[in-house]
Amino acid sequence: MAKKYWLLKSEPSEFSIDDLEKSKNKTTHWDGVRNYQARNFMKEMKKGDQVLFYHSSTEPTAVVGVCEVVKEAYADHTQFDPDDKHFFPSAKPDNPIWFMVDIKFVKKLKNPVTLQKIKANPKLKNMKLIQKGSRLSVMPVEKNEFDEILKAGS
DNA sequence: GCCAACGTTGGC
DNA sequence: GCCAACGTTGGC
Repeated sequence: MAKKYWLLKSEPSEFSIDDLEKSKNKTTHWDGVRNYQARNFMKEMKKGDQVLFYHSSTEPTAVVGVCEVVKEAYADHTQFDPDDKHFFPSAKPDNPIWFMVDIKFVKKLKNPVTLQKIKANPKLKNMKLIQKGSRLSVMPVEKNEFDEILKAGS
């Protein structure tokens, strides 16, 4: 099975690439996804897949680093926790609705690739990230796009 | 802070 | 199953 490529969005005020690097084993579980399409993509993520880490709602918005899938989709425990803001009452432990994966820090890009630069690069014009109205927090990326981002960020 | 673009919810 | 109302995302 060929390696796949993905992009994960996060607001750095919530969880940044630096937070990931500082996490235990430089690894975290990606909880809180509550969008079905994003969830379905997450379920397709395989161990070893490479992931672009994108900072949203900040200045500047940009791809800031790379991480890697180290654990494939499993039940997101926050859906069962009434005290968690991601609590989802209709989800039951024997029938989870939401899932998460574990990702591990790989590297930070020397130069973050800003949304502005992505939009300006003809080779990246098909990225889901810049398609009109795209709000997905988990999305697939083509290999050539992944390589192009890394090149632009080196 | 604004608001366009979406997704979800719930009455009918 | 339709669709209005509402909530959220995220760039600007």
